[in-house]
Amino acid sequence: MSLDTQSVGRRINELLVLSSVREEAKHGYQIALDVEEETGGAFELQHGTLYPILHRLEKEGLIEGEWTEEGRRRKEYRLTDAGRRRVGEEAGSLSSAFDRLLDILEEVRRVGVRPRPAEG
Amino acid sequence: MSLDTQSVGRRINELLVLSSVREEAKHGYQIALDVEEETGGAFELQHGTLYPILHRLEKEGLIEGEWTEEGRRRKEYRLTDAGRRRVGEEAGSLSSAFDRLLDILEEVRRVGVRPRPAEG
DNA sequence: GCCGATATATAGATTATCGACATATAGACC
DNA sequence: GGTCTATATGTCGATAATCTATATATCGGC
Repeated sequence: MSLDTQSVGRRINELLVLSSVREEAKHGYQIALDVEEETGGAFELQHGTLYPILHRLEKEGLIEGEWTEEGRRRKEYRLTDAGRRRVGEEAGSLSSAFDRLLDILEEVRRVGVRPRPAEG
Repeated sequence: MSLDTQSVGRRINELLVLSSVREEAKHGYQIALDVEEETGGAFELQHGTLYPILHRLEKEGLIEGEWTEEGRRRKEYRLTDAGRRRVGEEAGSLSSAFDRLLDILEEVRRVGVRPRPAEG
């Protein structure tokens, strides 16, 4: 039930990628642009990070890539059924973890920034 | 403005520690127990992770540790003024990033788990 | 022709976590 | 007295994923 903080960054990135190709097939470069836009710049996928992730997810069978035969050299990725299941599971477990975290962050922001917390 | 996913785990852990000693001084073991409880088990601090973090934060001047002279061998940590400032800043920047992320997660959970998304 | 944007890919350095190992005391139970 | 578990702190080696930089190639505008 606990969210391993060693892997939390990886899980966020992978979910952002999977989520991004959930509705339509996309190539990597487009995924990076969309993720940055969709998160309001809060999360970015550097391309040295993105492409290894795509290869990893494809090897795991969560996405399927296909090279386009026409125009620019692109590899279009679509979500597999396994990927769709994974997105649902991950969205659930990450949601509950980050909900808890945001509760704490909001508590901190509401009461915890005063120079000295009512000492004496 | 963007949240480096390489450091997101570290930043979460550090904020959980800083936040935990925000109201009262605590020793490491207690911090680990409290964090696990406060997050409903969503986040855990392994002690091989916790103690290096405490040493790091102390070296950065964000917390101050003091060995107890009586009873069990404990090191009590309290938040410094610099630590208090840091908590406020971090709570702000992590909040906005995770708010964005939760929006996406909720969107995924609401519409995105159907086996095939209205094809044809 | 040149340059920036598009597009993918890999390699090396960095860095923090994790699990294992180590040490020591307090208190409970027999 | 002896044993066991919980408390309490600490370090070390292996692991793993990101990041920055480098590489290659095409397209369109000027």
